[in-house]
Amino acid sequence: MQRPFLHPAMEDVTLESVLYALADPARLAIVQKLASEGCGMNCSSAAPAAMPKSTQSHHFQILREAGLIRSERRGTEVVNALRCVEVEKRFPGVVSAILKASEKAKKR
Amino acid sequence: MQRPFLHPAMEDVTLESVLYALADPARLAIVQKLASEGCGMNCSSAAPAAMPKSTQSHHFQILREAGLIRSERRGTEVVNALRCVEVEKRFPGVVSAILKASEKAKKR
DNA sequence: TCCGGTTGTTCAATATTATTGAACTATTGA
DNA sequence: TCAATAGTTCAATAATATTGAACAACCGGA
Repeated sequence: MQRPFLHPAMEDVTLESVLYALADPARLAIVQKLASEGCGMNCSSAAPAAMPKSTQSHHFQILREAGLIRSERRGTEVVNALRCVEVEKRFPGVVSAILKASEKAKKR
Repeated sequence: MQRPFLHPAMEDVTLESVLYALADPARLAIVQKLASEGCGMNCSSAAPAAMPKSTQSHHFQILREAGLIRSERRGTEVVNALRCVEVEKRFPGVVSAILKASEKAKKR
């Protein structure tokens, strides 16, 4: 049996861990993709193309432990979804402003 | 002669560099302090107590290069100030939301 | 039920970054 | 000119990140 995913309670999530998670370009891109799709996605689809699987796995773990995503095993794959509402309630405006800015930046 | 400080034009500042700069606890604390004072502060005052000078210097450089602060030599010291208005215009809501959240977090 | 394909994890080696002591520069005030 | 103050630079070391390789779990089909 594989280790189950651990999701921190939102009250235990720190601003620092959230910023740390989002400060990495690859992870920001993952979060952006998850936000743009609106629904859950598996790791390979959400991660930037050509990223090694072990690196993907690592980044998703960081995002999970930062409280930004929720991951669930579905057969061979893992479905990841943003914890938008919860995060927004805990740190109002933070992630939404970052996503908005990053969307705008992409279009430049 | 010492190298002059280089401040990026705000249009060249990237969201990633801003997030990277703010993701470090020491740097976030510096930015918080600068924000709370409202006016410029020298490095030693704005940095967390007991931080080695070489480390301070490094962190201020990161903040400067990320476009978050402006530094100016005044005699033997360097006066640092947030580039609030400019940053807010470039990435609306981002830094302000982070500072608000970090203020709240401190009070817990 | 066994096998091959798919998806992701883990571990350990390597590569990249961060931290810091020590030596140094620049400025000021006595 | 000298000592004190404030910060910078550099190089060594410490801490993190990345990734290949081996592995585990699950699925669908023969």
